Amino acid sequence: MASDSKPTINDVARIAEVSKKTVSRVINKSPLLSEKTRERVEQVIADIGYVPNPQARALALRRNFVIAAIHDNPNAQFLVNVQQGILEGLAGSDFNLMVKPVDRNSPNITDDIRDFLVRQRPYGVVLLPPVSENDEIARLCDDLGCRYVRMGSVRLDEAEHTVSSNDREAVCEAVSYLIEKGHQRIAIIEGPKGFTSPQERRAGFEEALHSAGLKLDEALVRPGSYTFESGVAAGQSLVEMADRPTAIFACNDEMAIGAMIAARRSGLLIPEDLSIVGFDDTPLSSHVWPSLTTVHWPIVDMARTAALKLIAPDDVEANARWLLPSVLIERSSVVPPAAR
Amino acid sequence: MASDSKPTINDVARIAEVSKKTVSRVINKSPLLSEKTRERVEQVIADIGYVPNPQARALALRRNFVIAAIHDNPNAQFLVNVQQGILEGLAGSDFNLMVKPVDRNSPNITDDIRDFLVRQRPYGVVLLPPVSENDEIARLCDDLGCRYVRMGSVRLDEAEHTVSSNDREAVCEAVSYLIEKGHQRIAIIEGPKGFTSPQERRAGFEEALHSAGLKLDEALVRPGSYTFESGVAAGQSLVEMADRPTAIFACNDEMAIGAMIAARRSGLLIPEDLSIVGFDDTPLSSHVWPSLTTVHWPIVDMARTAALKLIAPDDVEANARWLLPSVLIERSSVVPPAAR
DNA sequence: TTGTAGGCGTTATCAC
DNA sequence: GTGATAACGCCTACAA
Repeated sequence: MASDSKPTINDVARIAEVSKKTVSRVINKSPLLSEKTRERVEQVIADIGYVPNPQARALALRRNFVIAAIHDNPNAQFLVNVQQGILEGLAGSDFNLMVKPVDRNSPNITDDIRDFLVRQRPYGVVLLPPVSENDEIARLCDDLGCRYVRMGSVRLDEAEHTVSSNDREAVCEAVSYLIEKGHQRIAIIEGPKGFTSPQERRAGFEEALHSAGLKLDEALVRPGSYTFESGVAAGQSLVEMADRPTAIFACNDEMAIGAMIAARRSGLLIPEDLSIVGFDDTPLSSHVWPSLTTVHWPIVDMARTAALKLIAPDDVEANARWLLPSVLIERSSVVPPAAR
Repeated sequence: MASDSKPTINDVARIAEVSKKTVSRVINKSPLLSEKTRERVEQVIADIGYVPNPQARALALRRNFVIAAIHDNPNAQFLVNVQQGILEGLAGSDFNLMVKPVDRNSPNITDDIRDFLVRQRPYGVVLLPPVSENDEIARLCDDLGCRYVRMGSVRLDEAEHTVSSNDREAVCEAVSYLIEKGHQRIAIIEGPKGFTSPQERRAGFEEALHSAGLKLDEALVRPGSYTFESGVAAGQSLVEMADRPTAIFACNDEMAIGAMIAARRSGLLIPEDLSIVGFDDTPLSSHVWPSLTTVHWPIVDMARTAALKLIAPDDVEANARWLLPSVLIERSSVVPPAAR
């Protein structure tokens, strides 16, 4: 059963009575080959079950048939979604996915990544946020001749090196939706400082207010750290206000659900007493009750696109496409504000 | 900055005025080497920043310095925990982690995995549940000369090929804990049919009842599918019973939290009116209110151990250790039943 | 259109 | 202990 000694290119060449190089040409679909020879070689390949050895190719080509996901992200769902997307993009190809976690806070992060790239020589890397925002690392990839694509909430690089959502616009749309429903006192639970995505989401929030002629009430801004607990804390402090908001936009679903639970614990009805909108569209958002109106963040699509950019670098059209819009998903956590 | 043309073993040999093979011996820590030669070579290696090329080694050794996680598991948190554990085990080594998802329901799953193993030639693979329960796949690894470790809730193979928790015992302990608190009417929300872990957990549940002299009330058994929603449904149907249980054991945390929410929606207080115990100890379990008493499933440790078994096959002690016990984590979702 | 020679960077064999 | 020499399996350059 087990192909103990696997056939090599030499076996194919010998049996098909051609040279190694001819077999190599067949494998690599070289155009300069007689149809007859190609057919004969392909027949032999099928007969003896020859499979090219990726290690040998990697050595000769000085490049591994591997795409690496470099990340420093604590969120399990995000990470798995990205992996799924990359794997979808890689499906049917000879490429495999390698996972390389790094420590954002380590001073050696650049050396660590350099070492990884030099040793493993991946064909390309997908940089996930927030590490994707580090220009030095992108430059490092470039210097080492490693293809890269950066994922983010804004365009971080040239189109061929970028896959991005439009968080700002999407949040603006979501908050405008709240305003259309009649909400005026809208709170925001922010994400962690120092990262781009929360900044963009906050910016979109303000944009929506401004274009509706509302002004930002700093009393309705709460810090958050993308965790459930921070959502609970922020939500609690908001609902305890004398003049509490009628709606909350949370910069991610986990915090939105935290806020939802805090509000309910304080005896409020969701959405009657308080409307809530999240961001991400995690599985949880459709599982909670009431189901959460949220912005769908197309992570899987983004990751798939990133993978395709890496392995099909000549696909001009794919390389030009860098924006995958986030869209609002209406569920049941938003209604017009109750008259009070 | 970039080491454009990396130094090779030849460069080291030339500068150190030894043969390639001697350098190779230094790299591989061969014992038959004069101390003097070793030092000189190591000095040169450090001086010119030589890094062995993994692709060339892979070709010569016919084996890649890669550990693959083969999985068919929908649960993001589980998957990420396993990856984290494997990466911890691999830290400091030259190994990297590759992710290989497979489709449990595909008839080609064996061929798919065989193809992957033959092409990629990973040094070893970690088989995650439920695919780890497939004996045919384990045999396949063996046939192809690929080291493997199977993760599971029971011992699935010889010690060196197994890393397992003891779900049955752990659940028995957890349910006994409920009984000690005074609970007699204890419900169970089961996991999906056809998998080992839910079976084991159910068995542990029954064991606890029997050893306390209680008998299983089939009316208190609810099916579940490890999803939040199934927990909500099961929880709701349980709390609506005329003679409802005073405690629920759910086969995983997601369902436990679902049941918790269903109960609260029906106006019950947790834990005063209903105690709940889960299984897994996911991050969420300490985030909810009240925090969930649950069984800690040591996935990260299991995965780390699996990785170590693969890359240090001569470590007899490590290879003998295959059981990593699950332990009960007492939080605040369990109190004695209220008198009624 | 096809073949030959040589290289990719490492390890294994077997002398010395 | 150490070193030529030959694998490992594929690819590129150049020749035919």
